[in-house]
Amino acid sequence: MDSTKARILEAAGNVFAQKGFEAGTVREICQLADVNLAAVNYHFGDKRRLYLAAVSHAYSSRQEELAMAEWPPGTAPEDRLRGWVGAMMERLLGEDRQPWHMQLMMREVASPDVACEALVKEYIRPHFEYLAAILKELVPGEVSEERLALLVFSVVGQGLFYRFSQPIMRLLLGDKAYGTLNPQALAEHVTSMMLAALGVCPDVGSEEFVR
Amino acid sequence: MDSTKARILEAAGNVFAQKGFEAGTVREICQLADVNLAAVNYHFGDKRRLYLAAVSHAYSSRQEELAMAEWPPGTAPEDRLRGWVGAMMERLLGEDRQPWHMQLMMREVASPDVACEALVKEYIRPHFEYLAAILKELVPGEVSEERLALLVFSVVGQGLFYRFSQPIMRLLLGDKAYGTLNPQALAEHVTSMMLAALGVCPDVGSEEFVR
DNA sequence: AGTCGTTTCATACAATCGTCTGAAACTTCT
DNA sequence: AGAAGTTTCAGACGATTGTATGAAACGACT
Repeated sequence: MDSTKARILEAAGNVFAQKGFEAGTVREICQLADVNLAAVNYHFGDKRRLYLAAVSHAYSSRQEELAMAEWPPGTAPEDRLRGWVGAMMERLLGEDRQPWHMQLMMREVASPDVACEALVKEYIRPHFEYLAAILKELVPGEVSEERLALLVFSVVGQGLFYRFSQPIMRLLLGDKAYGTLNPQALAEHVTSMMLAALGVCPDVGSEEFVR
Repeated sequence: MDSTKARILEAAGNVFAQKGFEAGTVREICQLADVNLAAVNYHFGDKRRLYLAAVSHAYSSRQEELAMAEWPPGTAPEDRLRGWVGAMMERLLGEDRQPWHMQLMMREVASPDVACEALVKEYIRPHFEYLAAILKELVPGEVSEERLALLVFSVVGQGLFYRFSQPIMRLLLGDKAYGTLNPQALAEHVTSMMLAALGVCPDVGSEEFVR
């Protein structure tokens, strides 16, 4: 039955995303997948290759995102930026997301392993270059590659922060104020920050707080 | 000899920062500290309390930062922001930093534990409120607490990203281009992004890239 | 010098880890 | 139906983990 392998992969993604490679045990994964202990060894060889397969599965099952939204020709780059940031925040914080895909990928980003190179090549770089193309249109005049990269990092850095530091933000703001933050509001904040910084939009300080 | 306890704490910080709580072993810590295995149990009770002590030591030994720079009265908030961001980037990426303090704290931020509350209360919140006060002066007119928090997060998020995603950036940019990034240049980028977004400075796109 | 509390040591223990083995169960094809 | 290949199973292996133990070494004080 092939569903065994799939169930192991799913369970491994969950466990590794939640606890990391070392802390997650093969036994726990097999129990969650309702599969015999030896199945991991049979299907994946060993624990490390199971982990790599889980990471690989995480981003390859998300590559439909890379069929980036096709905008009607002539769509303003401001709107494309807004759409891109909104999609990112939805992926990071949205309710209906596959719960562990992003978490596992971020774990690999934080402490990179062999899987990291393929992850960058097949998932991160396409997104990176797509966003860079949008930003390039927004910057008046010429812009160096390094500078363009910094602008991309400013967008992504703000977005990832809201995911990465969720528990800290909750402690800082309190549960009530934290509850008012939602993906759309945060995306609008990041977008208008960038547009204001690039001189496209009015200043951020004078804008309304979007709920 | 009291140096045993100190050496254990130092070694534990290194190991835990590098490998995390589960992957770091008591034996490795004791070997690095050149201390008998049982010393951990004697001085700290068990592994978990050693970890908490290491996290606590990390931020309490960095609390001299909280004696924030005293600016001459009348210093422009732009310059105070520049100074704050520069200090943050230096702490995150500077050469002469205690290598594991920040890494261990970020680990606790990413997957928070019991130590997290104290870390927020005694280290993160003071920094948070100090930066919030600076930004409040930069925003024209009134600003809600939630909005002010978002602005703080935009600054910190960008800064942490450069630390958190170092290996990814290296893979994305290549070693050569990555090498041109230094704490001062990144701090200047973040600062000017914020100032431009808040309408204090000219647009970011038209600025020179600071090396 | 001798006593007492503190600290360090070598060693052992139970538990849990990843991995392996050989047999049973199942699929597939003739 | 029956043989061949594939998948699953229970159980065991050695290695490594955190922790506990009792004796030895040390330091301070009378």
